[in-house]
Amino acid sequence: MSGATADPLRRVVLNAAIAIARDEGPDAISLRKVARDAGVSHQAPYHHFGDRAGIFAAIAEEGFSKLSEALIKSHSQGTSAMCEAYVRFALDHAGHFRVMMRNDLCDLGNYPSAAFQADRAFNLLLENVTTALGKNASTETIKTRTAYMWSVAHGLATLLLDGPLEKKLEGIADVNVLIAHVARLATSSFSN
Amino acid sequence: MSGATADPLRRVVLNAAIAIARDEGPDAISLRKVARDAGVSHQAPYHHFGDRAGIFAAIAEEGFSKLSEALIKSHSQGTSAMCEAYVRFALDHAGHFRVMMRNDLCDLGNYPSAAFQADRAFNLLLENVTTALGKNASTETIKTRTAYMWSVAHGLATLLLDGPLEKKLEGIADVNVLIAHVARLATSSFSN
DNA sequence: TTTCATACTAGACACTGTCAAGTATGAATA
DNA sequence: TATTCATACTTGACAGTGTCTAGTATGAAA
Repeated sequence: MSGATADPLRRVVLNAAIAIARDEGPDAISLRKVARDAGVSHQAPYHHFGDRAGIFAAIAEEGFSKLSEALIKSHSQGTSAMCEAYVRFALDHAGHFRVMMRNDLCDLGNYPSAAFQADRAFNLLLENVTTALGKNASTETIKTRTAYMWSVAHGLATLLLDGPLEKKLEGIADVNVLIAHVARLATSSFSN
Repeated sequence: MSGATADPLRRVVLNAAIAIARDEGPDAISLRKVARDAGVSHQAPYHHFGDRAGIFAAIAEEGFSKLSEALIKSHSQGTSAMCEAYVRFALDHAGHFRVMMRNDLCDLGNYPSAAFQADRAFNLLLENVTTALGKNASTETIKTRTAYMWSVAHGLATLLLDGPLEKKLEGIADVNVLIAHVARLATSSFSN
C-alpha cells in the first residue's frame, strides 16, 4: 500500500458510471449513489463534470478515443476487418458504447472535445472505405458506401448488445463466427 | 361536439408518450406531466399500465405490430424493399421505434403480447430472406443472412434517427436515395 | 500575508415513480 | 330492489433524483 495514491475522484466516478452502463444501462446511473459508494458528498461528482450530461460526455469522449485506437489497429487489414473491429469494440466496451451512441444523453454539439474524438473515428472509417474503392470512386459513391459499412457494423453491434438477435438466432455456434461472416458479406459487394 | 366521446385516457396517455419519445426521446417521458396535461391525477395513467415499464411495453407492442404491417406491404417486392420499409418505418414512427429497441425500458420477456408482435416482425424478415436464398440454402446460411439484413436495416435506421450520419454525410441530396442505395448494396450480395 | 483557484460539504428545492388507501360509478347478481 | 364487485379513478405520503446556492478547508502563487 505504501506510496499508493488514492484514485482521483474523477476517475472513480467515471469507472463506476461506465460499469453501471455496462451492467444495467446508462439510465441506471445515479450520481448520488455513485457518490455514496465513493464515500463523498452527493455534490462531489458534480464538481468534476458540471452536470449529468457532462459525465456522459466524458464517457463518450473516452469511448470514441478507444474506438479510434481499435479501428487504427485494424486499418491495414481492410474494410472487413474494420467492420469486425467496430462490433468487437462495442461488445468489449459495452458501457462506453451504450453512452456514445445515445445522443439524447450527451449532445456532442455541446462538448467539442468529445465531438473531436467522434469525428476522428468517423474519418478513419471514411478513409478506409475511400482506399477500398480506389481513386476512381466519386464522392457520392464513397459517402454511400461509408453509410452502408457503418450501418452494417453499427446495426450488428447494437443488435448483439441490446437487441434480441443472439436469442433469435440461437444455434449459431459462435458469435465471433457470425461477426466475421457478416463483415465478409458487407464487403463482398465492394467488388461490384 | 355532439356525440363526440372523449378519448379514453389510455389512448391519450399512449399518444402523449409516443409524441414525447419522438420529439425528445423516451427518457423525457414523465407520466406525472402527461397526467397533468390530460387533466387527471398523477396516478390515473398508472391504473392503465401498472408502471412505467408497462407504458413502454404498450408502445413497443403497438410499434412491432405496425412494423409487421409495413413489412408485409413490402413482402412481395423482395429483400431490398423490405430493408427500405424497415428504415422508413423507423423514420416515420420514431416515437415507437426508439422505445421498441430499448429493451432496458421494457423487457419483452415480461410482456408476452409485445414479445409476440416482435416475433411476428422477425419471422417476416426470416421468411423473406429464406425465399430470396432459395430452397438449397442451409439454415446456417439463412440465419447469417438474416442477421446481416437486419443489421444493415437496423444500423441505417438508428444512425439516421439518432446518430450523426445525416450530418456527417451532408451533401447527400436525398435521404430516400441513400436508403435505396444502401438497401440495394445490402441485397447485391445475395447473388453470390 | 493576502489572493485565489481547487475540491469538496451542506442544505434546500422541485420533480419523479411507486405504494397504500379511499371514492364514485355502473353493471351484474341475488 | 339491494348487494356485490370490478373499473376508473383521486388523494396523500415516501424515498430517491438532478440541480441550484452557499459555505469551508487546503494548498499554491503573488
